[in-house]
Amino acid sequence: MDKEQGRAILKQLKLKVTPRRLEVMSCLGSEPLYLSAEEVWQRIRGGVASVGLPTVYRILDELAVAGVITRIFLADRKQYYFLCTNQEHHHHFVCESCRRVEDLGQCVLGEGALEPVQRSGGRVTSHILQINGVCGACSQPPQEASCRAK
Amino acid sequence: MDKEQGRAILKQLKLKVTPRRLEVMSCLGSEPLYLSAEEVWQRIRGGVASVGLPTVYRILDELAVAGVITRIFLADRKQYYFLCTNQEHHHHFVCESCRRVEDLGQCVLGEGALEPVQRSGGRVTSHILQINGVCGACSQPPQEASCRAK
DNA sequence: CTGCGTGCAAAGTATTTGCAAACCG
DNA sequence: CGGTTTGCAAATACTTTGCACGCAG
Repeated sequence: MDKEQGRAILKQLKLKVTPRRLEVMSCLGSEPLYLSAEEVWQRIRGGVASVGLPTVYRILDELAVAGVITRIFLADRKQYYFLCTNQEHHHHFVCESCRRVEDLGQCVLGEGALEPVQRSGGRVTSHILQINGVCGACSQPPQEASCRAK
Repeated sequence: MDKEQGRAILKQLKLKVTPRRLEVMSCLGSEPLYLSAEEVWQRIRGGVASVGLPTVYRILDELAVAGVITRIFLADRKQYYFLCTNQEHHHHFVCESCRRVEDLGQCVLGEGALEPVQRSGGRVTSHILQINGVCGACSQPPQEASCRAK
């Protein structure tokens, strides 16, 4: 996720291209990890311009609503976000140990699971699908460079 | 969900059978709707014994961790809970209009969607799958008794 | 220029915690 | 009886809001 990609995404969303927005996207896009608002803030506050924590919250929410970033649900009820450049509809595997997020092929829904709803005239507007676990690297005994060690 | 069922569930979880716990389960089990902690509290506080809001929070969390009730994820980032007596593993359709929750057959996962994770040595511990939308009753023009009117 | 974007400080509020008393088994 | 469970009050902490200034288009 470089600045050009970010710029294109913002224009498409009809949002102004500002340094803070580019920084937030760049930060989230630099690693396949989920981050909290505060963590994003910590990582970008020393950058070109100063950034306020409320601004980070505002930007993250905008991008999540727009579907550019994904909300990650954890037990501590803080909000976490993840940016992946995969344009297709898909879902994620979240490592509870190292915070790494992996793509999981295409969405497994729609093969009949929704029949009961549609048959009764219902309408599906969205869905949440998140797989939690421990990734391969974190499962291995820590011999070499493990995911956790990173 | 009557008191006997609740009693059995608590014993199975090795939790003491107390009036508050039975009340919470009975309350959630009386309708196929999701409720917040405060809403549960409002509905049971006038009962046999007085109940404190923190107690309701504690009980709901216990039951959710134990898998007896399901957490419902909404945009307002409050915690909502739903109790369904269906023992088998399955997921839910949540009506954004009337708060009604419907069962959706069996889980659609495991048909290969998790291959990428397992192939690399990862381990899946849990997953979240929630379908949001508008139910059949709420989609209809309000002619007769609609879901919303209830 | 004109309105969206942002920093700062302050507020809001769902949820949690500490501790003593009550209670289940 | 002994360890849970619970009420109450107070605290916690994430997140949001108000407002004036700054900046993108």
